[in-house]
Amino acid sequence: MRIGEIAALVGLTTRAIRHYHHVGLIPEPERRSNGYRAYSVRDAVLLARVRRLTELGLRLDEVRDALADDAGRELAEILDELDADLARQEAAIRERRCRLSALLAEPPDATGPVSPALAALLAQAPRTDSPSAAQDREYLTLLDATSTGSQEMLALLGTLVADPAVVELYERLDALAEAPADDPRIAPLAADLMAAVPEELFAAIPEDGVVVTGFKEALLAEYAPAQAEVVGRLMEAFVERGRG
Amino acid sequence: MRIGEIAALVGLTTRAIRHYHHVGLIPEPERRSNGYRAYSVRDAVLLARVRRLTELGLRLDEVRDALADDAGRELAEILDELDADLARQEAAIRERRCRLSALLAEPPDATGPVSPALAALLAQAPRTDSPSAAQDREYLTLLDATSTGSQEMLALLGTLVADPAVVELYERLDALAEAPADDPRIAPLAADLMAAVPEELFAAIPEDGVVVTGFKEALLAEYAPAQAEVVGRLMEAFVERGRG
DNA sequence: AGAAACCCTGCCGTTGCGTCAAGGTCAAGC
DNA sequence: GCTTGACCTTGACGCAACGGCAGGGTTTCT
Repeated sequence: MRIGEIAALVGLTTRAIRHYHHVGLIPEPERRSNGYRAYSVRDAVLLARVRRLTELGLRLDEVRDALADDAGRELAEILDELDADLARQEAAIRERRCRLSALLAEPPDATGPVSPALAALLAQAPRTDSPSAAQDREYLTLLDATSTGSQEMLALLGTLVADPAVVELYERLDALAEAPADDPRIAPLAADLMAAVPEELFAAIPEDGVVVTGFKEALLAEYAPAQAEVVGRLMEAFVERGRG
Repeated sequence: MRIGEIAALVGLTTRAIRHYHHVGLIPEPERRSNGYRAYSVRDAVLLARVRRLTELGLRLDEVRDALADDAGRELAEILDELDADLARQEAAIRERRCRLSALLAEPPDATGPVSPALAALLAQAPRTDSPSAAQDREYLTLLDATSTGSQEMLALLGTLVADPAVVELYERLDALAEAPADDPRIAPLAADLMAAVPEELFAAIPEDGVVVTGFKEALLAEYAPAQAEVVGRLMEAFVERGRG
């Protein structure tokens, strides 16, 4: 048989068979005088074995092991391992689908998929066009995605965010966009902000995730000078009171 | 932030982030005077979004689509598609695991994994050391793997194989290994073989799979001259009576 | 001054083939 | 005899999403 014939017989492509030769999984058969590979039925039996094994999900080197082993002993071992691997994959897929369905259940959000906890929080927040508030919401998605144990933080933030008074605070922060770094409104705003934060929140800063060298500076760089003053004071308060 | 810092922040590797830049998924940030990339918190938000999407199983080009789309509308579409894809994968894995468990339940066989139907057939066959019988068993694994609808054939073969008389037929075929092509034992053996084959089997040859140009010649090439005579006559009978 | 811990670019390796590219071979029809 | 079409040959690149290494520069700590 020529390669196309044996390929049709065992249900592989000619390219796959040549590939198996190339990587040494299957020895090259004799050649006819014109250079064509001449396959025997024995080769077909071997290739069919390979096909069954690859269809089970074995990689080519595992197929090689399974074929090399004269007894079927190690094969059982490989299959056991493979089954465990497939079980892991199946669990992973199931978890992804689970999270997917949670996402699909919620209304789509331009910020991309977020945890259910954060989605609930954002839905609960009062509607406002404040740029600072929008910025904060984005940063919350960052915290949501990176910090383990952000659940409790979000719960605490819920009490803060539900307060319609925060809208006014955001607007006062917005008003500092063009102000100089020594604007007199800075100190009272920082004080009011700190007063609005519930005490437990100071202690709930996750130690991993957001707390990374360089993050503070990068965060302050996002704000105008006067705003950065305010945010900087808040952050200092968090560091002091959270870590004592 | 430098690249290592933002990588730690969002839970990616520096290599992955550079890769995203390379393929244009994420724009390159400004550089510091020393050439280091300078990341902002906005970049971190973006990267966190990318991470969430890739963790859901989206490919990078799908992530790009999801990000480019200003609304979250197309995202839902992509996620729907993704869920369907995951469902397919899950089903495929489950089927593989199903077949795997069927294989693991049976005693391991040096010929590799075979269908349950064939395994039952082989277990039912009488024990013999006949080389021809061994050869035939190998060829059966080929037929098992390649022909769709080989189930009925195997059922019909069950009635044939269970007959202890076939052992004698195999031994008579073995005896022709060194015989010339005009040995007088050829004709009677061919006749007895044909008589042993149940009538329905002639009609049950699957049209796909084994029937491939070049297969007959290859099969005959596996046998010694006198044996090839016998097998050739059998095959002719099959062709005539199966298709007549 | 030297070591540690960062950063940079760029290229190869992974898995299992698909897909050209650029030819040589063979049977059939004009 | 010549073309056409369906085969075959080797060889090399492409893919997905990075990991790892080479070979070099920067900053910082000690």
